[in-house]
Amino acid sequence: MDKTFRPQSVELKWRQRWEELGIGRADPDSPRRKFVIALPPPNITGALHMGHACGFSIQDALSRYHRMLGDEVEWCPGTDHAAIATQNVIERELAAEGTTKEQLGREQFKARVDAWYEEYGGRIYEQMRRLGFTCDWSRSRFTLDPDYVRSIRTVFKALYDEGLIYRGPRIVNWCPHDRSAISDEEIEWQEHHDTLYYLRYPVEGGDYIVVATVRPETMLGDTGVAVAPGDARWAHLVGRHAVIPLVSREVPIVEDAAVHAEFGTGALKVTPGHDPTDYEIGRRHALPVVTVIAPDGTMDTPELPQFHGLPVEQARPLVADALRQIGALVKTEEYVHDVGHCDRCGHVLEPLVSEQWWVRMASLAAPGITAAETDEVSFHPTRYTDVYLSWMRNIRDWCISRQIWLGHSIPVSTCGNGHQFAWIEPPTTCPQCGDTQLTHDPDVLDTWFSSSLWPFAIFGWPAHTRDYEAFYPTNVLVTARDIIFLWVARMIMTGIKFTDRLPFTDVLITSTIQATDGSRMSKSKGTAIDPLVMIERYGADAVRAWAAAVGTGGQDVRFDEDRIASYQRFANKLWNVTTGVLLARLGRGADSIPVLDAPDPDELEPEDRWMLAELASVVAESDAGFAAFRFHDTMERLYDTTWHSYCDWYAEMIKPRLHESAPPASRHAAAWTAVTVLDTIVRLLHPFMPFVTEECAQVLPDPAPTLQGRAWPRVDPLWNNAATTAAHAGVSSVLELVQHIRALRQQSGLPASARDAVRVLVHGSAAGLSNADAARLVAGLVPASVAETLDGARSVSVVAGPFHAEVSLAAPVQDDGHTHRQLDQLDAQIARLQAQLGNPRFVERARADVVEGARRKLDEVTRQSQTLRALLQRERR
RNA sequence: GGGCGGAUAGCUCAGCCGGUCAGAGCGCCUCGCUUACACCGAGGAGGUCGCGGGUUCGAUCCCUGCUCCGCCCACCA
Repeated sequence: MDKTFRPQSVELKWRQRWEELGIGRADPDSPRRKFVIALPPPNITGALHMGHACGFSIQDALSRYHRMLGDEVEWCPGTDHAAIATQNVIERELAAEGTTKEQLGREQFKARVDAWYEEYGGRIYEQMRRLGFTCDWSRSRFTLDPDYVRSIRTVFKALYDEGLIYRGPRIVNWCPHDRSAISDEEIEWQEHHDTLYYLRYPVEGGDYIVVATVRPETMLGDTGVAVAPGDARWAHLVGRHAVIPLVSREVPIVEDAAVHAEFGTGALKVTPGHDPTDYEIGRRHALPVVTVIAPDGTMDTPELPQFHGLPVEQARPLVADALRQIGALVKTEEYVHDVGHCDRCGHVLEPLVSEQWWVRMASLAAPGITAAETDEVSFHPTRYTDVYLSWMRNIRDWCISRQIWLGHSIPVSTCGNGHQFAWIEPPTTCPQCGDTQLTHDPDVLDTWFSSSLWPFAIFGWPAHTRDYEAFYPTNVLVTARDIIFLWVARMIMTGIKFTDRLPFTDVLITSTIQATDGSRMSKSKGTAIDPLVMIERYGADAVRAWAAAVGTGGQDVRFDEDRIASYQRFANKLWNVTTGVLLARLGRGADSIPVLDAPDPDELEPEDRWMLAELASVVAESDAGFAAFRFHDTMERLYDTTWHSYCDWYAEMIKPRLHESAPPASRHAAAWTAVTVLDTIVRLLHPFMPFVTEECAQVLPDPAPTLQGRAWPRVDPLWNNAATTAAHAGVSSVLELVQHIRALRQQSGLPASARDAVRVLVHGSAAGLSNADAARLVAGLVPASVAETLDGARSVSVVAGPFHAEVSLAAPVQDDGHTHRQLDQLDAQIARLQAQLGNPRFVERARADVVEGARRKLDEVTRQSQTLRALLQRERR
């Protein structure tokens, strides 16, 4: 029989079972408490990577946990059309095929997009299924669904009618590659090493002024020169006019506070058409806007044909040369600064003035600020509250129009009589005058506009559907920190505005998964990892457990495949102790263990209570971990308890008692405890590792069709009553003693075959553990034979807690260094404690329990040291 | 220019409301194929918890300065 757990052999079975049982499907009419998560819809631009796997695994763990708590859980999945991102991906594909979307035409392009959505949407859902996620697939949403579109238009129209959406010419972040505006949040800043040019502009009346710029080509659009208010160097020129070379335009010299006197020459060329700062200065001084760059990023200067039509980067040196020839270029310097790029296509952005749609944000942001300030919505880790708040408090109007092909149309039309109106259903006539000559706005909406409605739009809003009533608002949002502004903040604002409620109460920001070298995981660099590859290699449970272990620390983590591998071994360990130890010994040849009645507590041995106490603590810590969204703590504790407490210690301790020949009462107590603990552990682990735990649960007595139907464990009073706690302390000391004896044995160099070569005389007892029981445990764990006396044989000694042991080794003892080392450690500890307690300030000022603890520790350590020393003395004789 | 996070064993990380916390996994060394597991077991080596000050009876854990990383925000062209 194969003794290795093969995840691949059971995953499909359980995925099908969960689906058949309808685990993920929620009933809006259920009387149970609701627990709802809206899955952050992944962009359909490709497949999911390990970052998604991590965040989504945490959501599934939450969902499974809440089902076990008895909640009605709705985890609503979906995908995002990601207009600008998808269009980019497809355009790149077309480019590779040597064509363009323009050559293809709108119709065929759309077909291409639909095919893409079909393929990648399916791929994403497949990845999610393979990870064993229990989303409510019956409620899957896509941001292009008709109902969803209706929600978007409803929101748009409401904001429009209220005057919170407006259209106007302003300077925007223009991407010449995408030929579209983008919002401030979609700018990616990169460091550029450029040249700073000093340009000399003649001033009427024979004077001149020198300005510094990294973009000399924009001087063709200059409509002013600005200096800092009160700057003595230029004060005499303020109010006069400079003449822009090459275009011979007379422009005013003004004072403006935006100018920094210490930079460059303290004088700034003002190009309102192509720089945001200049645009504002221009508005303050009524300077005209002159556009010299076209939407495609080329120079638009028909009157200067030598530059016209050239890309700006090419025009820049040419303009500089032209200025140099006429003596207007004074000097150049190297200059390092940040330049904005489009975060989707990477091209350098070109600030341009154009007509765009905007959302006025201030009034929308105000209640969202209050909500965070009053903890109605909490971020985890909490520091992200400040990140959110500082953005919200400095919020600027949001540019929501995009000039791309893909996306939701802006639902605004204008009639022949100039009436402009927003609509929900596509109109045929003007609501004001009935005119049928309607022009529809050609732009589409920023994808994030539609995303911002996600938590309520997915449930049918604005219709007051049963789903909406039952499932909104959601509870927890689990997402990555890079979209706190783009998405989280905006959901909070629209949620409050349109539903009068916060869309969620907790925001869990998951760790960012980096490539192994600490860089960002990226498909193009080949550092992105497909979860499916990891699943095939280690199993879905291992990937999920890894996600829990690294995902909630709040720290960025470098991807470490070994870590996933360790959880595969963990799954194997769990499965092995279940089938190889418990089933093999208790199953009577059947494929599951028969039901065991709870024993009389008096029949429990100290080690049983020790294990139950360990269990009580891991249950409590699991609950604490879930409550605080600290899954990494929970995962670590479960790993440690399962592997070390249960498998390494407890299973080994009780093996003799599980033997057929053991006394029935003792055997029953051990079997019951072992099964009870395992059954509990399996339920605690289930949210993280659903497959292997289901598999184990099937072997345990009285299996349910799925652990999702079982209750989340609670601590039984028996697990942490006084007797159990006392036994736990005693057994812990014995385990320590065992480790000392093992070390002695190992260092003695005795051959492994010499089983009976070790004889031990155990002394001492504890409140929860008799000397006889201590000796029994030692004998089982070392292994060694327990002696009544050592009749003068040479021995070495070790001590732990109230116990100590004399160990006689058959071979001449070559090395009792362990004892001496133990003694050294004890003495060092005694010295430290004596010094501490000898310090009057410590005794005075430290908390009483700390002092008391130190005293007690000193007593114990001193006693141990004396015992050991006495035994050593005797050995010497 | 502001702000945030990090600097703990060879590697990846946990611990940090100050006093058995110096930890885990992987790697490494030595034993061991003992009827759950070699995807294993037992034992072991390995860290002045970035550096300098300070607070305190006591600091990896608090304050401060510094040095390196990473990220976010910012209209000095």
